[in-house]
Amino acid sequence: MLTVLQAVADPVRLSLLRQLAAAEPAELACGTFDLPIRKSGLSHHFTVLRQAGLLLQHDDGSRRLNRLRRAEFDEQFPGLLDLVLADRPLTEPPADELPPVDASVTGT
Amino acid sequence: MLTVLQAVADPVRLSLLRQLAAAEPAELACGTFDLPIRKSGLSHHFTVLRQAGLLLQHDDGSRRLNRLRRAEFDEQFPGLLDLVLADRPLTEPPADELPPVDASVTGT
DNA sequence: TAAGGTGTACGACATGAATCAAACAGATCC
DNA sequence: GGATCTGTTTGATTCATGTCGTACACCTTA
Repeated sequence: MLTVLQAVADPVRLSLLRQLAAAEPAELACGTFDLPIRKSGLSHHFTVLRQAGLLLQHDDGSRRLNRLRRAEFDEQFPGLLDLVLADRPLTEPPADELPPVDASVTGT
Repeated sequence: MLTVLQAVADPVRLSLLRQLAAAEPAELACGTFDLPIRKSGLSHHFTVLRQAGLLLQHDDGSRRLNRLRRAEFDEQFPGLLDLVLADRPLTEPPADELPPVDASVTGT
């Protein structure tokens, strides 16, 4: 649970998941992702996602293909994948201030 | 989005959210949480959650009461709160190995 | 066999995050 | 006013993690 949340709470891995989902049902080789990091870093992120149970890998010749574990994902964490895949505005929460917050009466 | 995921992907904050949800509709003062960290650390976590838009705070005398922003939470990230609040087994993903994984034929 | 391509393993580094301790500010109460 | 309670702020420390570079292993193709 925590593992999954932590796995998902990273911009690179978020992008990986989205590209994987967009390519479904096709499987993507590790080298086919469009990301600004090196191969070794990418490999690390794949390991994290795999250990979190979010994707499966299997070898195809010299390449390694990746596939989302969508079924398990949806079963164990219903709604989370859709959330992750939806590109929501990354900046909505305007609730940064604390002093001016008082809803004891207004109830807002 | 990333902000929210990162805010939620922490054991202490996860616990805070759960305790807040369990106490609803009552509001909890910062000092009423059962957690193995100091006040200053707790204050930090509250700031993170608040900035992520996940809770509201308002002062009540010398105390500061906290309340889940459940409505906004559910609206912007449907399902996520329920996921977070459900105490799932924190260790299910047995997919740590990569070499033995080959589903090209079996389709498992 | 040799060469090229694909991905991993390992070591090193930098950055960010969580934590604590101590000091501080406000509010309440005696 | 003085003491106490509650929570924040600041600085320092520790720790985790994301990144890179290099070297390595495996497969494929010529």
